[in-house]
Amino acid sequence: MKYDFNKIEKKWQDYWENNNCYKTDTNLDKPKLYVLDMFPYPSGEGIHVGHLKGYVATDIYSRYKRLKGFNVLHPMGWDAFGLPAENYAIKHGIHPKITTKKNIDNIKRQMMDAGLSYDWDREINTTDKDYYKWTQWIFVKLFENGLAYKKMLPINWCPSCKTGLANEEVVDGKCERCGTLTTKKDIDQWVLKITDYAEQLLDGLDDIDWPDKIKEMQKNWIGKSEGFEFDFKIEDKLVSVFTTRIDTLFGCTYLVLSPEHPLVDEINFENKDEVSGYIEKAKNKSERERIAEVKDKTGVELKGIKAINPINGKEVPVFIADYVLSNYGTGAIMAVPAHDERDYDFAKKYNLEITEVVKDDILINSSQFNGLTSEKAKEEIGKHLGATKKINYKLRDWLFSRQRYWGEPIPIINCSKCGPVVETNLPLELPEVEKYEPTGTGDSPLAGIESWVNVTCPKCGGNAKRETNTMPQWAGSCWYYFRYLDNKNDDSFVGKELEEKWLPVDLYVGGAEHAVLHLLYARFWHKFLFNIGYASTKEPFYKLRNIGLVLAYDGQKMSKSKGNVVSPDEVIKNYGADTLRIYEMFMGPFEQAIQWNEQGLKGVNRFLNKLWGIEVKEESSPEVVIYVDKMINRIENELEKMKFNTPIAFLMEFIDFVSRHDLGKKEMEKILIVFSVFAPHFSEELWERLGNKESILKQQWPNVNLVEDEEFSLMIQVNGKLRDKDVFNSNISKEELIEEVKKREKIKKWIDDKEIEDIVYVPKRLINIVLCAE
RNA sequence: GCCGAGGUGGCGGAAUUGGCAGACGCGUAUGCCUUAGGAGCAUAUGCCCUUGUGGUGUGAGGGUUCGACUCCCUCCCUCGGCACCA
Repeated sequence: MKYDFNKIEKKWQDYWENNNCYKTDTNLDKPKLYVLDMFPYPSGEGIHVGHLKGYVATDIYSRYKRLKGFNVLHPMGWDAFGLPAENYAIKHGIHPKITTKKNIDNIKRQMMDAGLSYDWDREINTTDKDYYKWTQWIFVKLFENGLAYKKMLPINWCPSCKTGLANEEVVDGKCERCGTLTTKKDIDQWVLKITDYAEQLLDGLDDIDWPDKIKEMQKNWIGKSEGFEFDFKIEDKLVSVFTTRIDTLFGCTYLVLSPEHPLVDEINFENKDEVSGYIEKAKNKSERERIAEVKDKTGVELKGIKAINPINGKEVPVFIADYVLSNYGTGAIMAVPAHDERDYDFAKKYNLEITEVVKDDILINSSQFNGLTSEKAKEEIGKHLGATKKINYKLRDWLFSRQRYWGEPIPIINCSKCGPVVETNLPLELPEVEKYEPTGTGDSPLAGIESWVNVTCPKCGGNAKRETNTMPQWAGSCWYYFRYLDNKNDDSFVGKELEEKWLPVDLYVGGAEHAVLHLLYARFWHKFLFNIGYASTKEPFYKLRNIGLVLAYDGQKMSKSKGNVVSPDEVIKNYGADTLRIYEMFMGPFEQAIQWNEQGLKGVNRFLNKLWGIEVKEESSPEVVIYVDKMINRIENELEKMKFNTPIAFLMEFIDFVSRHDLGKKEMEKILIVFSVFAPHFSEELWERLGNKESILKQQWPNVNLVEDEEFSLMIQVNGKLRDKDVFNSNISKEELIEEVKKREKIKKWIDDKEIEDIVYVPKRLINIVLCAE
């Protein structure tokens, strides 16, 4: 007996849409719950079953919470600026706006086909001028607060995308998008001072419920280290070094400067040619080569000069080596080969002195500091030298300009007299352009539109030029969760009251790949908006959960190029949306990566058909009444923990149970309300067939009556091994029970004539008779 | 190397947080039904043996406990992230 999912699903999707069933009134006087998916980039391929897995999970959670009486905000939108649409435009000459629109329509249809309960009135699109007006507005605020500045600096450059990239976008020396090896290039760039927020970004992690993995990744990325900064003397010059291990200063046997260190030009040494040769070579090394050479360190000594160790006046040789980075700390280090692996490798290679100064955490060979613990010695030596306490971060400022077309124009006018001046007339619209092709020169295609570029300076009225770089992909997603609250507001990026009522996002679900990209950037912008009074919470996303990948049938990641992508369209066509939804949840814990398996899909479909064909009587048998309430209670506990696989297993067990008992209308209705969060179309239909006029969405999560069981099943162990079990009446006393158990043939046999040492009794669960050891 | 997550049948995974290991699903086997089955239904299904009131079993080894997949120690392996950040 199969159900006609095609017909049913269409029927109810139309019903929900026509009756505005998923509209959220943000002003209702009910507890609020903001459940958010990471919004997708509207790609031409549409979404695959992997994306849908996350959307289904939040959909189930939202539906469950609505039934529990929460006012749930569950919106969706489009992160639509980005390279694929632009590359498509370059190839085919079709404006990204057009392809983007087409892709959005398609994905939106896919989402509706899957029965996702989004409030589409709140839909946003980062490429709408009414949206990016506010992205630009926030940029202006950053600029006005000194957090956006322009600087000529060597940046990561992707020769294929012909644009600069942020540190976070370079993975393994390669462009995060296209995999091309990046190079360095000097370009005048807009940079956001995320480093000013390093400490706040670190602190905030303590207050949010995020996976440890993501928190740790952000911590490592920010990379805080506390230490001291102080000077070594070389001739009449001072060289500042940073160290976290000032306690090992007596073990410093040489000094290393980075190849870019300015001091190299200021001091005289013998082997000038050799040194400049080395520096030149180091400069030309690609990111790749540097990474590959980690094991084999190179360097060159500055012959004829020495540095003086300030703690003991000892003369040590000075090296230039590219294992010391110019953009971290002071670009110079004291090398302690005995206590630093990198220094050790280098010292071994160049045959340098290695002096041990800490043993078992106690200082040795360190003159008056001998005998101190490392911890204490740091303090004492620091004080003795008058060294400055210093905190360094690995985090770098965020490179914010891109030399591409399809992004938010940076609302700045460059005036030769006044410098950068803010464009006040927002939105600054992205103009039409003839050629989308990036120029490769560091200008974006916008630079070619003279009428747009040449303007008068709003300050002095002189000739000025617009900024032609655009913002990166990540800009629009840094604040979109505000906009859903108030997406039609023309006066403000969000209404104050709504913002205060609805933030933070209670549950945020998406992939882990955004750990140090979107999730870090968005926290930065949010904290900035908090600091200038536009946000009322310190963090944007209170609870974060990551979806595990849906791997293809072959165990590999789904990708278009491998041809192993499963589209929800074909699954829905063959099995229906409810089967797809349930299968995606039943696969396993949703935070885990699991392989797609068509057989599993069939199993779920079989289950739905069984439930469809179940016979509903007038009255349930008493054990069914108890069973149903117990099960609903268990399902509720699992949903609270965001476990979606086990509730489905419970429902499958239930089918087996009622095949031996009578299921009445009342219990079936309870089950359907619960089941509607997983399979909304299916449940609406059966709900209606039971004679209900009002949509199942309007119902409440069933109240359950949990009764004490009259009987319980007891495990009987002897010496911790299960030897027997039986069912007893709940009223039985411990003493009676023990007497009863001892009399049992099976147990007597094991006790034999041995002496009983102890009897462990766990009420209503187990009895363990412990015998004396022989 | 460092950080994080994990290791349970042929496979995906359960286990009320220290109390019946393997729920549920897939697969497989046998049977029923069928003109037919890549449909449906029923039963069985961790491994071992001498088939029992048996032994053994959650990556390996040790420990705590009446009792350990669960807690502690040592080690191995897999996946994800970072990687010369002093």
